Amino acid sequence: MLEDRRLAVLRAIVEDYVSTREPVGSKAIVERHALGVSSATIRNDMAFLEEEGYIAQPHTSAGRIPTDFGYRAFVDRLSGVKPLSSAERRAISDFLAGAVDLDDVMARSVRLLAQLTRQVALVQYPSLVQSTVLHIELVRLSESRLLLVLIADTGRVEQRSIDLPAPMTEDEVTSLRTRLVASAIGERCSDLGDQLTPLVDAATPESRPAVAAVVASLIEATADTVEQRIVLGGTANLARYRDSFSISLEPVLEALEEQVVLLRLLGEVSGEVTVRIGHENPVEDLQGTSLVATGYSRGDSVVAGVGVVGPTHMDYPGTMASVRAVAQYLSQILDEN
Amino acid sequence: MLEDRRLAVLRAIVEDYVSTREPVGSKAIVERHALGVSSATIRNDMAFLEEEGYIAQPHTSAGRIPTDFGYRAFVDRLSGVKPLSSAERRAISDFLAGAVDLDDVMARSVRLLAQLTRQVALVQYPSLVQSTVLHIELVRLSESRLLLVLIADTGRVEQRSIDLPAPMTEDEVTSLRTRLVASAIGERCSDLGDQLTPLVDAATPESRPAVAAVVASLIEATADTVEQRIVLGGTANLARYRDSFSISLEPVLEALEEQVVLLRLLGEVSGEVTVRIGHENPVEDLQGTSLVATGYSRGDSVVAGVGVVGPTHMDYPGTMASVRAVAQYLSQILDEN
DNA sequence: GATTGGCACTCGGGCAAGGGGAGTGCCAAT
DNA sequence: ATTGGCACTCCCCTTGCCCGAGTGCCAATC
Repeated sequence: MLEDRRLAVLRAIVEDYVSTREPVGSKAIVERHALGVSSATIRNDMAFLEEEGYIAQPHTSAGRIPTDFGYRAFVDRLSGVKPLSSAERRAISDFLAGAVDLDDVMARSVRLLAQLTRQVALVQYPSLVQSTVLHIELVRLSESRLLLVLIADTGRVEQRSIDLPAPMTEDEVTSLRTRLVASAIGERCSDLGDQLTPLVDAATPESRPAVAAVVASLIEATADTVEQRIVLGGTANLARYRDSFSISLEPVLEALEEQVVLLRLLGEVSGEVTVRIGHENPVEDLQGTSLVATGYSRGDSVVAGVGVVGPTHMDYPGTMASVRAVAQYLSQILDEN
Repeated sequence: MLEDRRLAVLRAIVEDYVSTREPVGSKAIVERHALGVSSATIRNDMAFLEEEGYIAQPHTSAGRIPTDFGYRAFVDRLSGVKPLSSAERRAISDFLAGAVDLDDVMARSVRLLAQLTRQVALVQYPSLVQSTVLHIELVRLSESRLLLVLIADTGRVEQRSIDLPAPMTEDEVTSLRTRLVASAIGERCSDLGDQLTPLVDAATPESRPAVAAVVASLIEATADTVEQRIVLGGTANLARYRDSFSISLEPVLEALEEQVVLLRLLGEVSGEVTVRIGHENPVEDLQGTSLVATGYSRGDSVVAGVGVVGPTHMDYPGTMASVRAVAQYLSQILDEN
């Protein structure tokens, strides 16, 4: 009961601080939330919450603001995922339905998510490792250059141009294409290495270098360090929170331009919505921000992540709802194709 | 002679203001630039320059800062294009040489340009309208869905998935592919409409709807309103100039997220380096910024633009040099392939 | 006639002092 | 355990002030 009220006070502080971005005082809580006790009682509770590390005081005669630990408790124990209005749901589905190809789906999603949450949105392309090969195409650009096109069942299309060690005739290319297609189609991209090495071994001595080059390129394109792509949107929203970030937003913007960083952020998503608050974030420059992320899937396997980066004092329930909804629609679209 | 000195004063003001970002006073000019006259003379010249609109005073007892008009005069009459050091040139060529495909070239270029100029960089994909068709591929995703892949000589690869009005067999797809390839390869993308309509007319009545759908999709993909793509990089650099933009940088960031806006910026590039200063910029939200842009080419025709957006008080000679250099290397890479 | 030194003037920014107010912690009473 | 009261702290806004940078103008000079 007593514990209950203290949590209610924490919730009140988080909610008020998120909406006003000003330290919350005991009096304000009594006024805005009907807790049925006086401000003095709230003060006692606040002293307790501060001792336990949930909230902090910017300076002596100010109200309290939640700490990262306080937000964590709020997310874990106090907030559900706010359901979206049906109008919002329809907006999402309408918006995503008009996409013409995978690039378009990604671009629209990131835009949509940025708009819904008014924060920076991240959307990862479906991982090739989790995809199977739908088609492989070899195009002869010139005597000794090929263009390799790999099409995955998730809709991803990867291309590489290859400098051949020796010229190939059109017939040789056609023959190689046929063999590649025969061994690769329907296979997992991650298995391509195993599937294709026999082709190199089986090649005639003269053609072997060329085949090896093509196979190497194919394997390189599906290597999981290279193949990840993440699109970013809504960076303008960062500017609105300028003063929320300890020093400046330059390091934040910089971090968000690094693919490596983004991959670390979205690297460990699962089907559940994950929240990383402030210092919980593995990336140093983003420890003033929070991440709300989840995975989307094709069939049963999670193929990539989607998420949002924003100030720690964000509307967690609302953001989690938006992220989850977009992920659901993405899964749906992927399954339809 | 007198005119010469006044221009020298303008140059001094621009240079000093760009490097210090503080209003420049008459005394500072005498100290930092050996003009051989006293500060009183400079003051007279400054009064003149102000009257003519080249410079302005933020408030009564402050130094002068250049107006957009002043920068314009500086760019047109006072500055050459600063040559790059050979180390810089080599860095550029090394950096771009490692690219594996067109996407990679674009990504590297934008990163490089942002780094060189410490500003926001824009790089446009080679326009399809200016390209010829290298290959067309049709992949049968399911009974009534096709994936269309268009490969242009500039290295661009476009994909569309197509919902067929009626199922097609594998043989029908193969036959259509052959016909498409025969009519389209080597043609200008912009001519595809004319080249392919005969195919629709020649199709059997049963297959006509499907053929029409494919051709329509192909034409849609090469329509010049859709096909343009621009990548953006270095937005973090904007944050460094936070205070340089009249109010905030939010509208600037927002504008830069709009493809339409970017297209307007890079739309009219030519082989020359173009500079748009402040209010000369057609996009309202960017009238506090300057644009330095140019085109790069394949063969003799300009295929797309590259440029930089930054504060009006930028280092124009240096920026122009970097933009031009990157464009040159892009042209070179495109010609090699 | 251009250039110069001198001088009064303006104005922004930095600094200190002061008051208002929000919010706290503690304590005694219930 | 809760509450009202009260003294206290500290931020922040406002005010007033001074200083210095920079100007414009003018009379003197070359």
